[in-house]
Amino acid sequence: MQNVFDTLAERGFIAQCTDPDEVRNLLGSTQVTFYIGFDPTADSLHAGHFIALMVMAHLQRAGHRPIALVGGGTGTIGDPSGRSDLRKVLSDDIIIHNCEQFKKQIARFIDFSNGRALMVNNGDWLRQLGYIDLLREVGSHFTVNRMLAAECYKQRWDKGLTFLEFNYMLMQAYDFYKLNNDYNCILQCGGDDQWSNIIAGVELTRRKTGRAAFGLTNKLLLKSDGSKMGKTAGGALWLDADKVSPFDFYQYWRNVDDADVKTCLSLLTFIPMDEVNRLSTLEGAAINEAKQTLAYEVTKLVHGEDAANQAHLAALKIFSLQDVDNIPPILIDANNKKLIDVLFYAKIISSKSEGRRLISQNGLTLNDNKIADVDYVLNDNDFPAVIKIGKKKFFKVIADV
RNA sequence: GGGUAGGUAGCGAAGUGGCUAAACGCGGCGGACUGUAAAUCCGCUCCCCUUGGGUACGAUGGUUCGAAUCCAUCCCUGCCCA
Repeated sequence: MQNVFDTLAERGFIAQCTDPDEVRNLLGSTQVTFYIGFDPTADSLHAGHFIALMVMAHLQRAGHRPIALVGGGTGTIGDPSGRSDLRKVLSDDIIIHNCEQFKKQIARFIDFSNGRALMVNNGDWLRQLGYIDLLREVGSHFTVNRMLAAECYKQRWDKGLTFLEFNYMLMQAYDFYKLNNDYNCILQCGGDDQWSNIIAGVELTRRKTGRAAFGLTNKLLLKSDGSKMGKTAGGALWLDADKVSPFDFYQYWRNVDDADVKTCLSLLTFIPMDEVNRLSTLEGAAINEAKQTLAYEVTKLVHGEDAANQAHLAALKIFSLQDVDNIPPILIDANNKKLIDVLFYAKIISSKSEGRRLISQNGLTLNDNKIADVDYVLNDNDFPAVIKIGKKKFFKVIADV
């Protein structure tokens, strides 16, 4: 069986590693306990986290033991890494809620049965630390000048970095030490933006215990033009079906740039590399096959096979057959109402101005007819109303009488 | 605490008494072209009952016929000094 380190490398996950040879060696010869942390900055994980979950899944499949850490403690501080602005300080209630959401989502990807993986919350230990204790135990191992040199703070030099945030690195470093101590966790993985925090933990562990610890970062999910992938009009591409429907999620991947297909297939699916390579060489219209596979596989991993099948079928029907049966209907008391009002109440548009703009720019189709009249009033014959916004967004509105 | 530079639409950034709902760029949306792609081109991009009205340029008060633009106070941020 192939060494997972090589698998990860082959698929393009690896960005930086503190000691590639040794990590590879360990992963190939023993069961390694490793951890990845997720800070509860929102009530759902998003596409960026997904890639880290894939790393975790690959390692678990290879027999290693993951620790999924939710940041109930670090979340109260806010990681300044790579951010140009101060994070909002979240209330404890929200953090607790978000942690719970994270746990549910992570459990879908990682097998926690029989101790095959652990889930911990750093709030359990960080919140109990006394300030003086922390300073003596952790603070004494860091030099400020070294910290200031860290790449992750660079972006904040002109915007200001609060002392609160400056401490984030110590918290995360302490986590690693703690997990090393309690669970013999010797490897921390995470996004490449976490590199500074990870090496801080590696060094702290080494200094306090004399034992070796390692760090491994995965490449961030970027588009070929360098911009962040996973951004939608509404913000992030959430993994929560209530925030981004499986259909929309599917569509996101169905529509990635040609240039990003290979990266996505490698990083976000378990498709064997032979097949990935085959799919990535497709050109012209043929590459749509690769995108379909990508969308299907990622949706399956995130939302399950049924949801993936449904999304796949719905997309096929809408775009290939012009068949709109599969669109989930929106029930609304809509009869004899102005179209624009209905759109607004159904949340299809976010303001009526937007609706007027849309209609006047010829962007709205009702049951296959372009509507040009901003004041159009819906009547009996219009229902069920299939509304097409632009070229790709479909809605079905049923009158709830 | 002292000095100084700032806080403008989702972001970046012009504007320094009326012609400014506010240039320009990015982003976003719609259209053309396509492969449900990219690039390109065109249009739009505060809200509302759109020949009109209402809000808006950190906050609050004030000067003025009229303020994002002037004054006062306050809040926030950068930089320098302590």
